[in-house]
Amino acid sequence: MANPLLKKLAQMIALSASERAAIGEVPLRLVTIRADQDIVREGDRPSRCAMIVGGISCTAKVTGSGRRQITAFHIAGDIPDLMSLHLDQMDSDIQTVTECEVAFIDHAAVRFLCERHWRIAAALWRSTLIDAAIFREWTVNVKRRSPERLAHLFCEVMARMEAAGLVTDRKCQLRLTQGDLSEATGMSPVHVNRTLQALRSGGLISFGNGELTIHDWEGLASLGDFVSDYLHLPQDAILTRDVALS
Amino acid sequence: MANPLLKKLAQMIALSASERAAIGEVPLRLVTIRADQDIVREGDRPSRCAMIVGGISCTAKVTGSGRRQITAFHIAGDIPDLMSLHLDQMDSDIQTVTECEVAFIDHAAVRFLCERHWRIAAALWRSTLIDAAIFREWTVNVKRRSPERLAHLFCEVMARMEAAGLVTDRKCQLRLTQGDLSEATGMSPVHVNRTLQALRSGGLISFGNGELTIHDWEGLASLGDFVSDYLHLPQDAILTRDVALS
DNA sequence: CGGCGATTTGATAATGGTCAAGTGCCGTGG
DNA sequence: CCACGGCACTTGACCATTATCAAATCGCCG
Repeated sequence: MANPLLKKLAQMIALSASERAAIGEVPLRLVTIRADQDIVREGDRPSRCAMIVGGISCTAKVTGSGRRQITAFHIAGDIPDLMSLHLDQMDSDIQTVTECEVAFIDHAAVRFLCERHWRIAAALWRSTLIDAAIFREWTVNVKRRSPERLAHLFCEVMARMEAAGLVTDRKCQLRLTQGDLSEATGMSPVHVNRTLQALRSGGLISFGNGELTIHDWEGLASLGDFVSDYLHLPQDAILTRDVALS
Repeated sequence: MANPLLKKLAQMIALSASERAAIGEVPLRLVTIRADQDIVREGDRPSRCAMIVGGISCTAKVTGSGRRQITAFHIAGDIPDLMSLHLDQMDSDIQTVTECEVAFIDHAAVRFLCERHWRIAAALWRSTLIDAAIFREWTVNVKRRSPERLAHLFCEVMARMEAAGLVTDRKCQLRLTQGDLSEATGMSPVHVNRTLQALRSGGLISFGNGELTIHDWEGLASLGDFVSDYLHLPQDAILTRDVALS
């Protein structure tokens, strides 16, 4: 199962032999992209999608006043620009945050797959709906007080990382700067720093050196008012997380 | 063309005769729902979708502290709970804001249609992607200063209303209370009031008695940093708006 | 007329932004 | 080996935006 597309779809639905075969024939182009590069830019009309295989990328917009606003983070298995399959033009930038390994897949191949296999289309559609659910949650989250906001963000990232199998001992690689966090939460960098210190001294988390550790999942989740329903994770992933984290 | 589903899909793609016929056979149930009622609740597992035919509804979440946060408004033609087709469980409430006319469509019928007609599936998928784009924009918008936020919201609503043919003379029905606006923007009701006064006295808008009028589209859009790209409106709708509004 | 919800206004307080300066940690180059 | 430069992080002081509390007004419907 070296094929990342096969891996992702197999996680989402039980694949038949013919579906596996069809997915196996989709040509992928694997590329490594270094940190802080654009994968796709606002206004682009791409003819392919990018699946993140490793590293962290983000969706961002630049406001009229020039400030960058991150609206989502993406980890392994995500296809951050799947929307380009149906929308004429990108309305956001997709950028690497850390160095990323990316698999490019032509739109034509995805369309071919979807037209012939309704269940695959439904699975991909579903994944875009989950993205939308996460955007909704961010809209809610952004209006919270600052410690709550950061706590919620950390819970979300950890839960998704865990579902992707990237967490051991409540710890995961998360090479984000405080500047990145400030662009994602809408807080000033200075205030991110102070809020992080509060979370740390409360014994909730460790964050630094490219790693996030959650010491008190219950406490962090209740502070951030985090309920994982909106991530629509498979039931078994949630169970695993509860065992692993609490 | 009394069939609202046919009308919506015809606006999105050029329909073939067989597609028209298939859509025409989808059973719809038209219902009138009075203001401030739930259409679907968080946690529900609906077996049907709701298309708004008239009135205004919203997507909302209730935070742990009990505050309601509106994440989207819906107007005629929107299917706010289309996500329920693929997600196990609703992660938000869908509620009427004004009295609404709603067409209920069984999931089974939509699936039947999508499985047989890839272009219809793609059109509906596309509409969920536009919803996601709007959520992204709200995430960005929510972090702006208050006059900017309200200006942006008004621009968005007006642009979508215009595309739906609900605007005459830069004016549309918008029976929202200041409380609704505060729940949508995350501002306090008091501050919404003061910000509205600023917009009014700046000659940008009139708002009250269930009507919104934009007197200075250019000014409002530039104040709110509004660029309509993210709405992915059909090109002709944009042209119409520019003529009508500027 | 009474009452209720929506809107308006005023005064006060706090969250969080901004400015400014300083610290610590590398990797580079002399 | 050490000095330098850059970048992320940290800290302190001040101030603007906006929330909160409280009360008054308005309009509408029964």
